[in-house]
Amino acid sequence: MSNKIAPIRSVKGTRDLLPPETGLWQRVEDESRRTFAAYNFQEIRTPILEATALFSRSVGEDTDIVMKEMYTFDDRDRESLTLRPEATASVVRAYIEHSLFNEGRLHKLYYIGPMFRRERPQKGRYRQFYQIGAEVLGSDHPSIDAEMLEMLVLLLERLGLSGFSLLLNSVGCSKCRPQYVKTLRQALQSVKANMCADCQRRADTNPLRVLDCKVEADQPIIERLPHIVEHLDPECRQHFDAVTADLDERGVAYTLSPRLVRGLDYYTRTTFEITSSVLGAQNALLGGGRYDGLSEMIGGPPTPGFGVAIGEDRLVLAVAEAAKDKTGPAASQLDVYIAWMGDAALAPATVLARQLRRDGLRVEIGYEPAKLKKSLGLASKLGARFAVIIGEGELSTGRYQVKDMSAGAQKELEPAQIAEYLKAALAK
RNA sequence: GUGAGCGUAGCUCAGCUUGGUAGAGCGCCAGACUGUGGAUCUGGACGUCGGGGGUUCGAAUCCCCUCGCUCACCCCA
Repeated sequence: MSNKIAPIRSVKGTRDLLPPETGLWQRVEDESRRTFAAYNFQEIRTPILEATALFSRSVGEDTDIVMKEMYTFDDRDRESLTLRPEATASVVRAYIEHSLFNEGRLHKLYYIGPMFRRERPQKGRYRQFYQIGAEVLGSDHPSIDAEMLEMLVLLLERLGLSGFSLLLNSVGCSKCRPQYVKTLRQALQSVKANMCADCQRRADTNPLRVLDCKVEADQPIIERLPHIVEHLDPECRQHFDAVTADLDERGVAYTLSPRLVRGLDYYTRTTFEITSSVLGAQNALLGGGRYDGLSEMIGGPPTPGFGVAIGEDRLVLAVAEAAKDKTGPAASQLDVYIAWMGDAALAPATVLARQLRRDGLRVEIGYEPAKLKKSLGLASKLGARFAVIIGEGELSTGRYQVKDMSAGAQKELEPAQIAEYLKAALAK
């Protein structure tokens, strides 16, 4: 009976972004580009598709991302490809591939684009999600870390956010971190019996993750576990102290978070995260850190690096939340609606529309003949600031009616005067 | 991968407990108002009640299965 076919929907965890919401995304991206430019970052665009090995080597063979979240498939020639789950590895790959390290300076790069991870979707977490990232390659100077954090705080402020906090930690380097993990594992042996089931498991598989546990009853136990910052080797300790001192000088507020552990293997020394209370369970707005060993992991020369990934979906969520209290109505999307009546008016109306558009005005014109009443209704619905009325009377006098939609007043003008008049009126 | 909640008009939702064959608000269309929108009034269109099966004389309502969405766990941006 029913021969109706089921409509095709967007795949799970992906979504369409429609106007007017896309306006918010544009604002977030514009503000990001402007802020990055102020700190002399330039845009890099890398492919969304990469060789699978790029991520398994850099992000880490036994991380959740690589083990169970990547969209990986064999290309027709059997090469294993992956939809990028993050972009830092790609940026470093490009840096190596184009020998940018030969230029004898550091590189400050940013990117904006989609990433893919096959997780169960929830608030602030999607299978196709967007990251805005920035990377500094070619130096391990602590001021790079501090400057980036200063920049990020500026960006969030410019976007009107206030309820966020910067969490800071150091995870040491390839030399001192294993020592610490060993110490931590030993410390856990005696107390893990009193902890939640997850922690008992993590105590053996990934002790660092225990520090991240949110179970209330475990907190006092975690408080007493050794902190990594107390087990850094002298070089890492000195680096971390320099970063915090620099942040203090810049007046950037932060909270030392000995329990901040990041989930990607390539991080060394400084790690950070900015969280926001408006986001729900996925409260990390952005995160990142230093990755001094990453280049070598993927076959490049030793190259220190520091970077951030901002969750654009979450940032948009937070900005929308912050803007809720403000009463400001949405800005008008349209400057002029041209209402014409009668076949004879179509050609002059089209000419006027073209002229106004060339003058940079946002113009809409009805395509089908319509009564004036209907046209003005449409103009109103579209939020047009002005309407131009062209009918029999206007054609005979050669002067068109220009109506201010909010005031209701209208004025008779010759076609040649309209552009100037509207531009002046709209500038107010 | 696991758990919970929810799927009824374009949107937001009521109706379900106590089965009797579908409602509100908003939006949309038209008219009152023959070339002047936003207000008001009047009228109108629009539903496989997510899908399938079962119970029943009768199912949006009860039962089973299934799909989808959402939130949470996990992990991260």
